[in-house]
Amino acid sequence: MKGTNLGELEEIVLLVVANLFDNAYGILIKHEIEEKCNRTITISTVHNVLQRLSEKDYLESRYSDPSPERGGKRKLLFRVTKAGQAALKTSRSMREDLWSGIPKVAFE
Amino acid sequence: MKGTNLGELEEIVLLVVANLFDNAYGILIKHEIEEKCNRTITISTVHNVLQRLSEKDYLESRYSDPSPERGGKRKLLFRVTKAGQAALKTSRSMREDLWSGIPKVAFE
DNA sequence: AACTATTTATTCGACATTTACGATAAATAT
DNA sequence: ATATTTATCGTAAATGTCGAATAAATAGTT
Repeated sequence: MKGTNLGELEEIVLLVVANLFDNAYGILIKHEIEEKCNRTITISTVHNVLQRLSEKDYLESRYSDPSPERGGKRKLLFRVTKAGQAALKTSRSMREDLWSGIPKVAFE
Repeated sequence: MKGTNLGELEEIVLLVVANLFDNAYGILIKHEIEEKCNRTITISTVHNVLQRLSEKDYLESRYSDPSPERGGKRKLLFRVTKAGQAALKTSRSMREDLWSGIPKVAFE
């Protein structure tokens, strides 16, 4: 990939952050991926991708206030940027175009 | 990726092979990707992915007869296997589910 | 109040797999 | 032979993956 492209996992994480809207942070993102994508993933992997997506300016983040529960450390909350939204849309429409060009004979 | 997952480029190549149906081989796949996906890619990259997808049993291949033109070396023709089709479908529906779960407020 | 243990979270460091390219090799028609 | 079309090889960079270390907050104990 040449820096701007979305990797397979990067795209999933971006979509999940959009799903979680106002409450997208590490562990929740991990759980959401495992549930919706039917795969396991470690929290370190999630954070790694989160960070790289931020460097690409596809995500922005801010700290929440600590939550009043045992161990309720402040969370790093993420949100998809305009650039991130655009990347998602491009990726999706490109693939849909490819799908629409597949001759019926080629697929069962 | 853990062996069975489709990488971002792997998925594109798979879709393009399906598009090209009966005439999917290296150079043509390269051209098709560059045209439909608006990106450049070298022939070596294409062949590399083609080979990996074959190892994953998402593609099968056979040699064509040489074509009667100057330099008409025989081509290695690819076709998406049932497993490949299944992987494409899974990937697509998983992402569509994620898209459908995005609250309107989250996207412009 | 201060200390320690426990819980929730993120960061760091290392390695594996995928993506990417330039150079090289193989086959065929002229 | 040689030019042309195509595929393969070797290596570098980006992405994906994990385990262990670190940080911040609360609950319990003295």
